[in-house]
Amino acid sequence: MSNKEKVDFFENVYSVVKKIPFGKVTTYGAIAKYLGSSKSARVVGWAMNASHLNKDIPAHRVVNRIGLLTGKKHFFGINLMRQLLENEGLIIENDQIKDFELFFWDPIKELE
DNA sequence: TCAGTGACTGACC
DNA sequence: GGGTCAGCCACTG
Repeated sequence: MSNKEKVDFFENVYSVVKKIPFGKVTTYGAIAKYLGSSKSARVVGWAMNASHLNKDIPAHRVVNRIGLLTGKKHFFGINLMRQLLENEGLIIENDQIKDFELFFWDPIKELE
């Protein structure tokens, strides 16, 4: 079977996430769409889950489509994800990024 | 092999 | 305008 392709998908996710510039964020759906299947947003989330072991992945810069920090509970500290984002100049209000669109970084447009 | 689950999303009511 | 539902794909038991 072709495990390689699956791994490849994960690697693609990682490489995109790594390219998210400081102070910017993106969504699972945007990454999934950039990789060819916008339906695979959940798989992107799974990739983030697997990225736990990979500290080079700024998983805190990936949120759902409304800027909600749904993945914060997967961080060691509940406030860690928020703290990291605030450290990059973002404003977190009620576990949600304030003015999310202003900080939204679209790999489809930016990487094209 | 089958069924359940999830860091999602879009559509529908 | 918010709550719910159903697809979506990969992983696990």
